[in-house]
Amino acid sequence: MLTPKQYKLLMFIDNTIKENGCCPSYDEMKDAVGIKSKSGIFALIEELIERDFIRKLPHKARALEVLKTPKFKPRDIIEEEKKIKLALQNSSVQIPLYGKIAAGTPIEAIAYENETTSVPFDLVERGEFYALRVEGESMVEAGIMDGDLAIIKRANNADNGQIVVALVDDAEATLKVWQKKDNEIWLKPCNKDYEIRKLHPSRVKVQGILNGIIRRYN
Amino acid sequence: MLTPKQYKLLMFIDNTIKENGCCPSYDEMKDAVGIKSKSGIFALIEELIERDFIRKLPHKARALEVLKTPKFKPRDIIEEEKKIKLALQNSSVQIPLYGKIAAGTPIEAIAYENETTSVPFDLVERGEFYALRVEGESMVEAGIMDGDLAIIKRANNADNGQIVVALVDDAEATLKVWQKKDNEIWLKPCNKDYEIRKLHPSRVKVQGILNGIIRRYN
DNA sequence: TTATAAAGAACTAAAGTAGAACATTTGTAT
DNA sequence: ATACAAATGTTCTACTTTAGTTCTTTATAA
Repeated sequence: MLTPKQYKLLMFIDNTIKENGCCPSYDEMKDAVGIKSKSGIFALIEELIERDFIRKLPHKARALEVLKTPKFKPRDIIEEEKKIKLALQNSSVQIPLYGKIAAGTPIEAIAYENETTSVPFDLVERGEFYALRVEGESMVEAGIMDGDLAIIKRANNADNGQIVVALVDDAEATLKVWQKKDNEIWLKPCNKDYEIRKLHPSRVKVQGILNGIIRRYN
Repeated sequence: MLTPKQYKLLMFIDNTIKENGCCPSYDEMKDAVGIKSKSGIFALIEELIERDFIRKLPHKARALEVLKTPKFKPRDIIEEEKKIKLALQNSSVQIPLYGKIAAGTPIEAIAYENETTSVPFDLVERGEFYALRVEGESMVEAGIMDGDLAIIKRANNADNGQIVVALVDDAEATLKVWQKKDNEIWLKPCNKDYEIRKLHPSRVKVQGILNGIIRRYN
């Protein structure tokens, strides 16, 4: 509807009239709006007139009239929206806790376990998430320890280098680094003592991508 | 009626006008809606005009006017709002986020930084907590990586083997394993490349005990 | 492939800036 | 009232920046 300068000028005029009772001159306006020539004010006012925000008596001094100002949202609505924004940034949500990963059971098989866990909201913004308890040492060099809670985003495929929940032979779910090489899928652990598994793509399915880790001490 | 992008754009325009009084530019819109080119905004606006949701003065800057907003919302917007509702219900615990650990600055010195972060309830049940961003590799073998968020419980002393925030010489805060040996305090890193620091008890103060780790991928 | 959508670059129009000159109105002194 | 000065509004030109439009290229999906 209005450009920032137009808006600023309109509000200045409106304010001045309401406060002082009389309309500011072009020179006063140019100082208030922060431009150095009256001609600019003239142009702005022409624009405002064209859009029916003000009216003027031509060639008369200080003869502007504000017809309308842009309508504002009630303050409490703005407050409400700020609250929601904050809540989105800072809240936690419940996501299902399915069970343990690297335990030899596909995730679907344990999906009935109806536990949930709460995680900060910004960890799980878009998409469907679930949590798994990490079991074993195969990812320790990536800072993923036995007992950690892995936050997983449901997905069917992954990019090379991402840490994924991979289901092998529809029987065994495991957390590994995903690497697609020609006609093989490599599931790479992050631990010198474990070996890379190289599998035919038909044997491996992505069930999710690692999105976060939560660990608890005591 | 409207596609999600169209709806999002329409609401953004409506909001901006109501909040700022002036219409956003195409560049501002493209950032808000999340597309990378103004031409996309142009197309969306043409669509919205065709459907009589907005009006524009062609070739004028910031000259859009919202005529109406839709009664029905696209499905994924509804999903989004459900998430918001859920997030509001699950409002979680706010704890202060002080800054970086192992950066050579005592925690009190950076306590004025008024950021907060949210953590799941069960991570911070009893006591006073704060969060620190981990910097450096000195604890990688304990699965604590550079960039992790460390949840710290405020405390003045610790048991052997606990990971603590230790303040050395009132000058340097660091995250290490705490070990009291006779008349010495050992601050043990969890990384072969780092050495154990052995200090006289008068030089070391416990500022908190590590209670949890939160890591985010992407 | 083909069709479609998004991104990007190039182009055009409008908005803003500045200074000066000019016109009109208003106030003041004669 | 008349003349003049001061204040204020208007017009013009030149230029810079910002914004809207159009077109081409690049991804993406069917």
